[in-house]
Amino acid sequence: MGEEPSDAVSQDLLEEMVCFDLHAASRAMTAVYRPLLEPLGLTYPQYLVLTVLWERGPQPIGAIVQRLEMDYGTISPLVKRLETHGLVRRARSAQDERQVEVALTEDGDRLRHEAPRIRAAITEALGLTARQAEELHRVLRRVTARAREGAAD
Amino acid sequence: MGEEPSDAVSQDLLEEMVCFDLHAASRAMTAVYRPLLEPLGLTYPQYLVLTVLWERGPQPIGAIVQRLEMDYGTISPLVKRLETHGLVRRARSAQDERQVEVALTEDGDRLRHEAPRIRAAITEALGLTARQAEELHRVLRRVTARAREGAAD
DNA sequence: CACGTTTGAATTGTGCACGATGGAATGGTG
DNA sequence: CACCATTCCATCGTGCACAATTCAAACGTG
Repeated sequence: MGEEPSDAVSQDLLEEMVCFDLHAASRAMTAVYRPLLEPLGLTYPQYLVLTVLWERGPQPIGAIVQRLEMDYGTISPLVKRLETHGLVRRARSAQDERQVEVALTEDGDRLRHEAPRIRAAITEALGLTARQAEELHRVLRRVTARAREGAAD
Repeated sequence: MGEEPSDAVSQDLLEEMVCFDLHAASRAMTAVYRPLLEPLGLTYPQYLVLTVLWERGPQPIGAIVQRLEMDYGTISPLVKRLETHGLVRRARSAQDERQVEVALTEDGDRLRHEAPRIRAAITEALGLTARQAEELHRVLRRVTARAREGAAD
């Protein structure tokens, strides 16, 4: 209420464009990562998993899932592919046999040194000022949080 | 140059977080659409294709690809699924036999009336002011454009 | 202890993203 | 006309996203 119908309509159209923009921006972003990661034999989601392991050491699958806000159905086979490529090892936890601990191999740990170069290239490619990046970070986290509660209705 | 190394590092980390945020926000956004579209038997990308047809009438595959900034390899089978579901018809163009014209069926056209309700729900879910939505739209288009030229290197 | 519940993972099935390949129609050039 | 390049589209293979199902280990309560 208190809003013109025409305003509401154009607002709705704008919002729908923002959703399209999110979709497009996400794909464009992974397209920037692709040529950087492909020589390492990695995809963007695989790189994210390695990032978690580089930062936090060996983690059970569930911790990675939670940290990346993803799904077992995505992470589980992804980690198996990383294992096939010799970058991580998987092992049942001794304390809780339900858990599968994922740890870096030497090869996986070595890739850590590629990260700064990749990050610098990303920063260069997106061309945001620190202020813009911070603002975008803030807005996207907010939108994601609202979307998650909204989707739970 | 003219920037502290520590600033450059934290800037790079921030930028990498923004990329993660884009990935997460995109998935969270489609998760908002999902319960709205699922009763109609549509996915978000399928909804996008229908949107193009609602707005612009019959279009060749290539025009849809261009409009949605996507790939033939994505759109081509997607349109076939829409045809299987009876929402569109595909037919070789008479003028240029290479082109496949995609047109709405009556069922596909009828779904047009669902759009306002969906758009309103999205606007409600994301909870952005008009100003915020406009700013986000602007920044995301800019990031996408820069990413595309950056990825072309 | 036995039994039902919860939790951590894996698997299956469907659809999207995208690179690569191939093929048919078209258009331009000698 | 013959030939070659380009355009438009389809298909295949790999990997991610996610819902649904299944299973075993762990936990809690009587």
